[in-house]
Amino acid sequence: MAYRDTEKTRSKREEIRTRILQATHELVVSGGFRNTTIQAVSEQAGIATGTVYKHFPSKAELFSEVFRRATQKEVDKVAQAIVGQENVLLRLQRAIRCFAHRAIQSRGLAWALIAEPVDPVVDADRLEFRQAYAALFSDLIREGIAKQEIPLQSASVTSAAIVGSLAEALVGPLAPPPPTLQTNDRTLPSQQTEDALIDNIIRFCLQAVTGCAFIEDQHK
Amino acid sequence: MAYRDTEKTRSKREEIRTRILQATHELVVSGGFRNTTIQAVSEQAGIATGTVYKHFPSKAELFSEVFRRATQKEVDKVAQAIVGQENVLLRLQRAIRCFAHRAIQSRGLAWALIAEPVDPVVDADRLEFRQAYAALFSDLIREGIAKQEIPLQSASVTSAAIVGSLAEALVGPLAPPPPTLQTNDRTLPSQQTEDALIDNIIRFCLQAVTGCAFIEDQHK
DNA sequence: TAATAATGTGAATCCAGATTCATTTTATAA
DNA sequence: TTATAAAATGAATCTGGATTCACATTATTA
Repeated sequence: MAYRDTEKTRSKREEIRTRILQATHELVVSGGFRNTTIQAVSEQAGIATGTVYKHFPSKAELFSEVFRRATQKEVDKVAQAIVGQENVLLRLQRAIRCFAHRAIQSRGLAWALIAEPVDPVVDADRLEFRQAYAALFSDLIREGIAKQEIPLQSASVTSAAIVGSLAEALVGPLAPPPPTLQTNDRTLPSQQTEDALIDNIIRFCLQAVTGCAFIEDQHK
Repeated sequence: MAYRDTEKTRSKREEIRTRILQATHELVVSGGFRNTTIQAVSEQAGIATGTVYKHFPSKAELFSEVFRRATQKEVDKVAQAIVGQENVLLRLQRAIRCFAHRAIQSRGLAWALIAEPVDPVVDADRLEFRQAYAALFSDLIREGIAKQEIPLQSASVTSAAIVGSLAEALVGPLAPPPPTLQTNDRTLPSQQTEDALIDNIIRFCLQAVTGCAFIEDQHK
């Protein structure tokens, strides 16, 4: 008889699946979720529209997976920047710098992950995404409070506020390029260089947390 | 011959137009933009669907006007809270309290104005909305710097960060009730009372701006 | 090679709501 | 009244993109 799953079979299936995810990711990075149609995805991946549905039950599910993958990578990076034996403030600073740097490097992605209007399924993922960051920060803040490195405060409010300031200061000022990728002539607000912007954000957040800010100069 | 614009005519037209705006506003407050269909609007207003289009060129335009009206009211309130001869920090505190209080009072509206995924036309309005707040704050901060009441800093970054923290701390933790208004059992994070939450946010922002925070007790 | 069963294809279908428009109602001026 | 035109009506159309499905390809085992 015929056709049991074999290595070749599985690997090819995986490969197509991956190609769909990659194609979607690329389109999202350059044009956001809104402009990413199944037709465009299949074109980009070099397959037929129907094939997409042999690998993903719906557009929402596909988007959700793309979102979660991209998101997880970002959260991991920040989590990585946070670990260490140094004092809490330094680690907080490193985490914020990491977040900011990456957001600036890849604005299209940052916008899609943080600010772009998306459908409810993906929006639910985004909630988790922000909560993941907030959790990272609030753990760190609790640790800092316990070690008496920072004053007593509501870790949950502080961490939410930090996430909010990062999002707004980094993605808000950006001209949200939703429908057509418009002429991206408007660069950062008032010619701030990336480092200056990041330093400002760090000062804001550290001061908010402690009442004072010593910015370590450890760019990149 | 016949039918030149008269008082009665005009006032009736106005009245219907207003009724459409009100109906839309009510639906948005209770269910967000996404769930607000033209059909629902016309039902709520007690008119036919076609009539809506006699008063507004498209759904997007109608939504845009509703958004801008609601938004302007909020911005005005905050602007009002900001004026005065007192020191800058006190006025900043008052403005933040005003924003926060109103957002908490009317969560549905706050969510629709600040966080709900909306179509591009309305999203453009939202950008202006946030910029209006940011402009309010950044003027105040520049004033404070000039008067040496607060340290030198980037007013634009600080104000964007303030707007971001407010939005995230007030609307983010909220269970975004997008598709169906789900059982809103999850109240504020960890049973914080409104005042406690607001005080936390104010401390965060004032400290971020100055390095210290004296919270005036002038609730409401 | 033949039989079997996934997988790939892409044109045709579906769908939810926005939008239209032929018809009816309401108001105005003579 | 009557002729005229704006406004209201809501069933019928339109639309853009997701989703389906009958058919073609490609692997797999015997």
